[in-house]
Amino acid sequence: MYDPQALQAKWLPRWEESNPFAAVEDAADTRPRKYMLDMFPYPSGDLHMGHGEVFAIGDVVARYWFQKGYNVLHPIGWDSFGLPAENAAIKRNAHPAEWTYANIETQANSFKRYAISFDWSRRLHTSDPEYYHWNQWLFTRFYERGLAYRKGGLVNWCPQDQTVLANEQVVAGKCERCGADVVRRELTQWYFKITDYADRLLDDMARIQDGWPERILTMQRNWIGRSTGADVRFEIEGRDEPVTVYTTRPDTLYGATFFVVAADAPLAEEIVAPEQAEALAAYRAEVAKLSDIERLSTEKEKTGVFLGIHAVNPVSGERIPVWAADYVLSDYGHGAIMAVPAHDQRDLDFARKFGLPVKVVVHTGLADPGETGVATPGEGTLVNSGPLDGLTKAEAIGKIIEVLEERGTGRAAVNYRLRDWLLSRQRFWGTPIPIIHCVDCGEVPVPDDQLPVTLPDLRGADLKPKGVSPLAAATDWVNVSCPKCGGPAQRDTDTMDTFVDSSWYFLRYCDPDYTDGPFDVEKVRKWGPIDQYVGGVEHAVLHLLYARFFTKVLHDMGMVDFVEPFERLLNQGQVINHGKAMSKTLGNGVDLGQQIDNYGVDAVRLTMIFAGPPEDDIDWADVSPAASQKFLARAFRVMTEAGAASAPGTGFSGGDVELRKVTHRTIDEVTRLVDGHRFNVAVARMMELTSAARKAIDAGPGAADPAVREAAETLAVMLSLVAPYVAEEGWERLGHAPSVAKAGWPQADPALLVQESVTAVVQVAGKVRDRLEVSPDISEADLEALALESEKVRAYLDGAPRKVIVRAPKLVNIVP
RNA sequence: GCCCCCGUAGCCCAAUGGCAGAGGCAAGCCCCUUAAAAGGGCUGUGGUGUGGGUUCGAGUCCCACCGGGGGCACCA
Repeated sequence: MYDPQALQAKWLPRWEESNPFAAVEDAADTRPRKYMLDMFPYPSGDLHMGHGEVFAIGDVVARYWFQKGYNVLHPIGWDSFGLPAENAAIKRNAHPAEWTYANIETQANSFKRYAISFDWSRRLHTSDPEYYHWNQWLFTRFYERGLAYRKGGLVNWCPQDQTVLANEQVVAGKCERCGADVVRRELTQWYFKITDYADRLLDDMARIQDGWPERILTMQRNWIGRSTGADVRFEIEGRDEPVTVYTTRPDTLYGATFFVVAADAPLAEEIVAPEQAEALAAYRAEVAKLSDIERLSTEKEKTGVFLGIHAVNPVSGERIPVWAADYVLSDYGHGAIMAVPAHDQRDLDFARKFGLPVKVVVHTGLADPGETGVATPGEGTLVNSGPLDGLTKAEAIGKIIEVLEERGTGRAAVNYRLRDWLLSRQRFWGTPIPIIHCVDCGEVPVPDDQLPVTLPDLRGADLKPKGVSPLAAATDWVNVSCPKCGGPAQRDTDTMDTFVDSSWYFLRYCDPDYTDGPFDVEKVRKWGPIDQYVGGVEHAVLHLLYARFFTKVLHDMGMVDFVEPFERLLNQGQVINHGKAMSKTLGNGVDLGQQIDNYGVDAVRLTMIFAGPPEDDIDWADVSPAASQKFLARAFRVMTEAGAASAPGTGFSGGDVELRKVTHRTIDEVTRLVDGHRFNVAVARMMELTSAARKAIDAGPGAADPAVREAAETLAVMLSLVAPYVAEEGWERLGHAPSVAKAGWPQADPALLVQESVTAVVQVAGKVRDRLEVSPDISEADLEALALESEKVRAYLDGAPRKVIVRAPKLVNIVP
């Protein structure tokens, strides 16, 4: 009788005794190493169905590598800083740590029951001072290298969470975490200079092209948004310094009929003519009222205000009016543009709204944009452009850059959509920024020997968001003496974005108790980079971009010898229910613990794996854990009956050849399928092997045949990747000592893979007319001859065929 | 609006350009059983969203369209 709960009760305590999946650091261990990593969980209560899927998938890979004899590092930890803990603490008048660490314990126990092959000795929590110490250490190193800096400017502010956000954390104008509408605020904040690494983040994608899903790379490419063009300097009448604009279409310079400055840029206020100052102020006030969503809407009518002054086209000498508008962004390029309405739709919309001239400078063969209202941004021949006339777009771009450089009024330029990573947060449950502000010395990093700067003991109402960090209220903590001059000074009261924590945690797993630095450089050299990373697609431009950035900086610091942290990435799908994401409001949630109680760990894991390709969503309404349980019971009976009928250790060579062939074909296929991450198909093959063994027991050579034992043992080992409990019990019933997880991956015997005969299909004009049993190594000529002799085939032929295509040994197609 | 991915049986899903069906769910039938459950077995006419094309041969490659999902979307 297959009783999953009894198997769990039996085996879980035994596995817990020995940390069986510990990675081996011993230098004498020469086995090749593999590093398998699942994105670490946030401890928001117990594990849910999504965890159930991602960790089941990752565990197939890890357990497969264990079976193959690799020295495998498969660690687990918790991403345990973050807002939910803080909100829970406010609600319960408690400390965020209480909620956090209680949830971590719950999840850890659930992971153990779920039988994921972690090395439990490497567990880490990012909210431990022993961990965030090194966030601070790394911050200081970044600061020293000019990669962490503070600046004022417009930032994204989430009114719900009462903190600023990085650009990556604003999705369609809403807070990525809570969904509130994000507003813009003028604030001084800390940034990481990720833009310095924009080119490398783009160019190094070539190294991981084959291991990452294409769409993630595309999303990162779009996010970084590299474009090439030129910087062009325009004189502004009445201003000493020229103003530079960035354009991707310098070839259209002669078509610039007006000039636009971002309404919120300081430049607009500076250059506005006195008689237009009031109009500008009114316009700016109006723009400031708009939410990001409204401002970014492409449907929105163009708005703007004339600044009462003119700019001078550096090549044509033409005077063009200067406007301020909100369709020009202050933080991209130089916050100002030359407007070429004929060849840019946005400029054209603006020109038509305000009656500005439209001048065609690229002849594209399309109707005049000034009349149609449709800009012509495509290829063409330059006209009305002095020295550029007659050139193609590409030629003109090259030529005009030459001209601009000669005259000293411009040059080729590259621009990025990527902005620096805003890392400070006005919240409590995170890593304090290790900076002290001194009136005399300015920003002073906390000396390394005074790290970590630990969080003060705040709880409950102290943590209520009030727009500034709760740390500011802890005056005893804030007021310190300056490390440089000893004078009175204050600690920085912001904490770090929790994405800092997750940007390097995979390095610390190599030695989570290391005290001489964030990670043991030597051990990372041995384990890194990660061979397989598994996690959700939601981190495409968040965690995955930041971790790549950190790795490159650490590489430049000489601390890691690779430039990409994750060689292969697998994005699992979501677990949904009845076509929709599970949610409280829909009431369609499925509880992982409940599923396990009902069907057992093995059946739940098997259901996750068998449902479909790992990157596809699983609709829980479409799959059947009960059926999985049934299959496991079937497999269990085969293992039990084989175990009872024969003893381990006897040779298989005398066993039933037909069953042996099935077994070895299964080994061959499952090996390839697991290598290719085709786990659902691999399970189907295991099901077939189970059926073949069942048949052999009931209606073939019987349970005592060595081939039955071979099939059952093979099944136990393969099943251990997905259903560790039943595999372990089956292995024991087959007379082996635990653990099946280390039994070793079976090898297919090539002699048993060859077929004595195969069925060759003979087609006439593409239709199957006969089948021939032939040797698998039949020659093309022999097969063709055989096919042409066939009576069935000849019935469809009159005279000699026009053409015969032979694909020995499987197919002949005769064209009459 | 632009870009990417996916449409195979009632459902989930297989199928190096070569017989459309491996596996599972559901359904139906049979065996076992006093009966039921459990167990064992059997049953696949949808021609691969639609229309073209390439090819001896297309689910697979190309084009267009339809449907679903995702990404980007005033970034000059």
